[in-house]
Amino acid sequence: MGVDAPRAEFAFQRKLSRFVTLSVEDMAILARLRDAEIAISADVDIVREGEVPHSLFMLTEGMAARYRVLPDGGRQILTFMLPGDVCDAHTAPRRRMDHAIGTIVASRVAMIGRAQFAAILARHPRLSAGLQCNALQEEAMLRERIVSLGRRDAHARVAYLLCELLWRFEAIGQAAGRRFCWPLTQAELGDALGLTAVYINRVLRDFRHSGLIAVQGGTLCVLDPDRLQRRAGFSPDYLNVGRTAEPPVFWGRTVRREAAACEPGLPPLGAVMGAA
Amino acid sequence: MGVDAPRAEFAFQRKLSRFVTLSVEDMAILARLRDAEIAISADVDIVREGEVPHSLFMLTEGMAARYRVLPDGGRQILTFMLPGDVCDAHTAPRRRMDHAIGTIVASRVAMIGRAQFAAILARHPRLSAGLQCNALQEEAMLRERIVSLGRRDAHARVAYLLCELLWRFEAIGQAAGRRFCWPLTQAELGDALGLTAVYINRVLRDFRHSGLIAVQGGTLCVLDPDRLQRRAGFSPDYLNVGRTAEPPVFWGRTVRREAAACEPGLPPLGAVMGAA
DNA sequence: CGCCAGTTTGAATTACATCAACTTCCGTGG
DNA sequence: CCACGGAAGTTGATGTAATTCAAACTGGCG
Repeated sequence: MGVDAPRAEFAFQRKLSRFVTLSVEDMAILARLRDAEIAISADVDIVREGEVPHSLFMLTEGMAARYRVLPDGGRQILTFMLPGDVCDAHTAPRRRMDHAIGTIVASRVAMIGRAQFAAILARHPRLSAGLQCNALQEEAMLRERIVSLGRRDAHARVAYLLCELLWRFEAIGQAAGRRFCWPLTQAELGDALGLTAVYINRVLRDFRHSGLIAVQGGTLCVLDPDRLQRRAGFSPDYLNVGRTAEPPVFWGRTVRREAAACEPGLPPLGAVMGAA
Repeated sequence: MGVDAPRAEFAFQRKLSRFVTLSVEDMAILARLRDAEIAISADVDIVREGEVPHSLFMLTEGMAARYRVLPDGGRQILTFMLPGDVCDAHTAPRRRMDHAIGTIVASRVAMIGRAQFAAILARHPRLSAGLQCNALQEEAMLRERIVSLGRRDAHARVAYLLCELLWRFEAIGQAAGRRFCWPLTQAELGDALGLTAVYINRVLRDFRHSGLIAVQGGTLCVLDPDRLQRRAGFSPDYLNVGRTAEPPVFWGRTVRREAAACEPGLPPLGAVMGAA
């Protein structure tokens, strides 16, 4: 069960590090979350709609999706979950889920008790601050999705999603060479973008033929990020990312200043996406 | 300036009352928020995109919309703001807005300093809990919008928005007789639902002709809520509404039990929408 | 091998957009 | 009082992006 080799920084740590400066202790606490990790195979629901989740989950490896099934059998994927994403930190306990979360590929999930989670947040303001930033970013992504579905055509929607994924994989250090894990079926893509699988297929073909992307064996490589961004109308600015200049005010409590110190070290945000 | 007559329960109080039981003191605190109220005429931005808001706003009368303008000049309305909605309680301070907020009709807005707001939350756990519930509900509405734009056709989208608005106006006690304030132009509706004004027009005509709704002089009346709901695939369950059975855990702090006591008084949720 | 899930391509269909009148409404001013 | 102007609502004709249906092709796997 335990992790035998001392793992390198894992996704969640990396992600939070973009928002706040984590101490060695913070890092250790996060690392310990992985102790209660379990493996889940592909196409399995982690949480079902209507259920009242009794604990929190964090995806540590693989990919999952939040989705809703409509009366007519159709399905809408709300967001894709990547390693380091927490299932429902923002859902109050004792509340029924209004959507399900299911794996897309075989994944690993760390289970975190609510009490334990609350205790960690209470004692570690930096982590708390980081998580708040993270929640804000997730909400920004929801808004972006609305813009996509409402006002972008099929090509721009796909392009945008690709940009978003690349950007998110970069944030967790899993997009070396603009190449990232690509386990999505075209049907799943369609369900996320409000399009049909066949049309997704044609859009992807166009992108391949025009040299924007290359797909092979479960990985996607973005060949021309600039052109892809332009096609998408993507700007990393819209995804709330930067460190907050001032520590956020929480529900009733201000977090210490140190949590949000500015620090070099990480490359400027969107460095890969932005560069020529 | 000042409110001369002792106002009845106002929108914000009513809304929070659906989530938590407010004490007389809580009510008084909320009422005092209206002291710093200002009037804003129609089609004016309260907050602009890119701006860093220095204080919070609460809409007390009228209607507003969060929106984004795209490079091609198109506009996407993310959500409509009704009386009692708070502008950006969930946006961390010192963070640039990724969307604008503008009035739709002449409105009134109460300005709340961040420090003052934080102080209130810190000292009044019930209000804090209510606001958290409110934030969850807003996020649920964002998800619903995604489902609408992704998987519903034009008729269902419009029907759904009407259901949502009726439901929200009920929650603030402003939908007597299933009749509510309707200042939206068809262009604005289109911008919210990813459709064109002309098509919105045709959909509304269909709804009027089939006896679902009636519009006259700035108010809309839902004649047949059942049929409208069916057309929309709407279920009030999806909008997180019920009181939490247990007090929510906040970022690091648990709120006292009393805040979430169950209380009769308000009609069962969705009573109007659900009844035959 | 044969099977199944996913991908790919084609042709017909449709739900919506676009363009362009024309109307209705309302405020404003002569 | 009616004339005017502008903004929103309404309707028709036409265009198109994306759906739908259908069939062939691919690759992994028992």
